[in-house]
Amino acid sequence: MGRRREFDEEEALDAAIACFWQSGYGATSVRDLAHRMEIGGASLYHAFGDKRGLYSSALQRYLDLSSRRRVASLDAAAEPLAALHAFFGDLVAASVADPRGCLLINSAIEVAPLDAALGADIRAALDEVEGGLRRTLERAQRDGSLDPGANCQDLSRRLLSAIVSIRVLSRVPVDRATLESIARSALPPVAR
Amino acid sequence: MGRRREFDEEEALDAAIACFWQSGYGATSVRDLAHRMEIGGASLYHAFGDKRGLYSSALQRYLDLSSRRRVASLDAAAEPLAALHAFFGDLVAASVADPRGCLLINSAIEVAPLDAALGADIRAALDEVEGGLRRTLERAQRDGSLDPGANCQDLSRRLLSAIVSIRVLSRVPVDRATLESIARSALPPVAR
DNA sequence: GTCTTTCTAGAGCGATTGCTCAAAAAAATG
DNA sequence: CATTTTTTTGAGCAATCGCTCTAGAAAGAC
Repeated sequence: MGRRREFDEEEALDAAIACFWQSGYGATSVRDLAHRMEIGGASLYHAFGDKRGLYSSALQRYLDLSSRRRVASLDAAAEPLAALHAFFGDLVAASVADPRGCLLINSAIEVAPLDAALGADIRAALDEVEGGLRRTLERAQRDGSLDPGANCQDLSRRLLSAIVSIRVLSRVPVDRATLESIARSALPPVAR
Repeated sequence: MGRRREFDEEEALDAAIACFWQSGYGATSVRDLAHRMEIGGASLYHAFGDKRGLYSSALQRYLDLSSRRRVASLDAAAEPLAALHAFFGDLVAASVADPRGCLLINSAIEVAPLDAALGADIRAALDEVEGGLRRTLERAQRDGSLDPGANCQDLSRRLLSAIVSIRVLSRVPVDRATLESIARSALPPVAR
């Protein structure tokens, strides 16, 4: 059934993710992409359609490897509130060490207003994150570590808000204390 | 002393702001800009240097007209806590009506990582906003409407975080309830 | 082996990019 | 008036953009 691909599609997408993550959609050229992906321009277009299609594929893979994996990890955690605290600890640490922010949130700013279909994907991905946060908060309520009177819908939006702003500000970047302060004041305190 | 400008520099900058605000830096071409500013390409370069210089001038004017004006309004308010609530009410209303977000925050994502000098300006502008929020919170403490035990530094960062995320999510866009929820849970409650 | 299909390599398409230049036009200075 | 200085105009530069084409290489189907 024809000649096989010489390149690994997932490795190529990882390289594309790196390009788009660092420089965004507009400031990344197809030549940059092909070079980092170590394939020819024609192979890129053959495999991914066009630049926009490649961005879409890269974003989906990023979501699978980052956002969805972290949401799944929250859903799987035995101690939901502690898992949320650990989640934000990791988030701050990663944001201090790496100023690239989050590809999803970068896309929300740069790409969503210019492309309705991608915008819908981005919105759906943000909803997935918010839903995961809400489920984890509700589990924390059931296991007694979170005040049963708390509004988990509001709390999940507050946590999403903290994630978004931490990721945005890490691109400027701002100092670690600011990011820690945002995370701390968004999280419900751990029970003692 | 030579021929006078035929265009009004502030009007031209307003047109440039509109372009960059809607489409960002990379997706706005110099020809788009010159057309919307109603000047020739050479006049643009003569008056503003280059595309980056125009962006810098446009951003500074945006900051003067938007961010700094709002901070000054907070500083001038007789009832600081009520002014903060009104500020967030306006922010949510504007974000629901207009999906362009905030040029400063859009710049934090797209431009700051690509241009160190602009990045420093962006960071300074964010610090100005945070400082204004903190001053207003401290005034609210002094007039008795805010808990004297509250940490105004942390609170100001929490409010900045809410502003950032509301402006980012409004570009996707997400529904009004989410934006209202973020604003509500970031603000200290009004005393009764 | 041949046929068919898929993928790769490299050249290069037209369009657009940011930007510049020569020359004319307009206003201040003498 | 003439001179000087600044702005505007429109053409157009080299470079890069996203993308496509042709030719050939590689592998399954027969």
